[in-house]
Amino acid sequence: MATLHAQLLERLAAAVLPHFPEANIQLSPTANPQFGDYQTNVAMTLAKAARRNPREVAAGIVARFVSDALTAPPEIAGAGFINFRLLPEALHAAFARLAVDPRLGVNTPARQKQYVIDFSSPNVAKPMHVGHIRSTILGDALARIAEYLGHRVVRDNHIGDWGTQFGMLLHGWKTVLNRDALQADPLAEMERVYKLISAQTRENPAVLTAVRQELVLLQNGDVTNQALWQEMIRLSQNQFDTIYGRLGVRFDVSLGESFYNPWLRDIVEELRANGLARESEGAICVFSDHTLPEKEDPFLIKDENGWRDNPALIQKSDGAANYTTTDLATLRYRLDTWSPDEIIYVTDGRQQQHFRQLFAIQQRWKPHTSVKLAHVWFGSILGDDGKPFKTRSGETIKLTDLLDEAVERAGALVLAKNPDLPELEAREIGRIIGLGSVKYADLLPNRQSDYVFSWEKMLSLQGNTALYLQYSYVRIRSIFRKLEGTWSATDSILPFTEIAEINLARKLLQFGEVLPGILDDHRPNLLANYLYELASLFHSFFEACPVLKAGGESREVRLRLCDTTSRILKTGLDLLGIGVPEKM
RNA sequence: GCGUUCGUAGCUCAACUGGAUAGAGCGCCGCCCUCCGAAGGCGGAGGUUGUGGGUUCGACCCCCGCCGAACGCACCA
Repeated sequence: MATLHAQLLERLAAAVLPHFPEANIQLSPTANPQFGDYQTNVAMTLAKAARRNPREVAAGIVARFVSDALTAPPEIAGAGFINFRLLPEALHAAFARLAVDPRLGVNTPARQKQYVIDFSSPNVAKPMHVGHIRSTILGDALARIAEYLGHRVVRDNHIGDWGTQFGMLLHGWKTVLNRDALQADPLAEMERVYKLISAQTRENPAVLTAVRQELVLLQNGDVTNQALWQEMIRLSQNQFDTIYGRLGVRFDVSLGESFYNPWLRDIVEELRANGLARESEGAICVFSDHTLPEKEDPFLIKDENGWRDNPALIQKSDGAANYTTTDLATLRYRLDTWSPDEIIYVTDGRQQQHFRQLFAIQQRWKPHTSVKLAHVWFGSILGDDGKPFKTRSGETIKLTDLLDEAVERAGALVLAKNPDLPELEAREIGRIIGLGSVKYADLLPNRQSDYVFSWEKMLSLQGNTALYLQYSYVRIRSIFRKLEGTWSATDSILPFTEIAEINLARKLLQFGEVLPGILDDHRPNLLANYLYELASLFHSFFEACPVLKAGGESREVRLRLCDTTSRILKTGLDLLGIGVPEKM
């Protein structure tokens, strides 16, 4: 079923393209209802290119436009906008179709794509903290949206299970480990050990030597160290799985960095053989090939003497590989295994240069591989005071504690509002809205903004929060509980009588229109915005239009509006990884 | 110093990527439960979008210069 937007766009294209084959036609919902339902600025952009009067161009388009029972004749306004007003009959018919559409107006894609989404990526032996929540929740939401749109998705957790920190951990494990503490909270104890040894290495060169020896032993396959390392991974994975279980996040593969170790040497050799990489100061590096403008070249950097090299290291002077090498091996593995159309990396913004270099190396290495590589980055975490949230200071808030607190606060609130509710039920509702609040607060801001962490904001249950959306859903469910007998929508066409009904219906019809763009731009916050606006329009409708007490066709129309709203709210929240209770 | 990302209401953030009168939440001031859930709704105050230029029918958005912030700038990931 074509959306109203798609139908309108088709008619518009028929009026524009014969005269302007190169036109890039954009049709967007109007911000202000006084201008109708949809608008296009195509006449103005065309007029600019052709040096013609925009209103004349618009007049020509309008004259050729065949509205065909969909809209009133389009109107030209302002500098050359063309505004379209849907005919009530068209809106009624579109809504009647939507009300019985199990896909909620979301079309299956012209071509099904394969995505690989790399997100969360915690480190072994470190507790997950608030910093991990953005990657985890953003990645999960993108994966859910892609799947709902009909694409295939591989969710890949690239776990940090390799690197120099294991020298410290192994030395600490053998010298300062507290077994009881390890049993009680493995990650907390491993973190303590790591910090302790890290401090010791700075003061005592002998410790540094010991740490290096442990690392060499591990890398050379020493049985004892390998076993301890495996144990650290196992203990860490247990706690990761607990958190993912609570968050409702799942992965298709969890391949740690160590998985790619066998290929690292080959990668370096291949890049050297291709002439992509060469030795410099003992390290193996990729330098600029000077095919890009200097400003866009990730392998160049400007200083007071002009442009100089900013190479990507793929092998350190001590012969060891680094993260660029691992990422290249990972990239190759993913391409070979899944042949993805797009790989999405969800990490914080500090890695922008790294990914720019990585993507550029891939482009030079395999120029004929048509994969889209996207670095979906997000801002860093700030404390309440607006200063950077330092992990070293020991003030990191652990993710587990955050979730506990959110669920506890929400549960207390539910009980306060509904003293008669059985405690078990109140706790379950608290779990749903507590976790939902944390996720929603995290998804709502533009992901590139810095993240100001605050309990107040994160756990606020008023205003634009998950709870507001969940409350809309609960209100609707309450109506259907009171409705006697079963009810289901039919596709008969019925009229709207109130402006609140029309506003709500128009918003509902936009669900299928906005979703694909949200995936393309990797911006789940736009879905959060959409759902908030939908809930807001529903609340207005709810105040203005009695449902069960309405008679005849009005009652049927309003039941359909309620039902469709609840389905889109539930589905939309699910795409953000947020659940809905039936009561609260 | 150079690069990246930013600077929007008292605070926290949006703004469909160049479109019409810059919108929400929190906080503040008023109203609305004899009516489907008031965890809600309706209304009000609050803005020279850091600043100075430029580009054009039109700029929070693009270009240039300042001021300020965070992050990054080859052997950590």
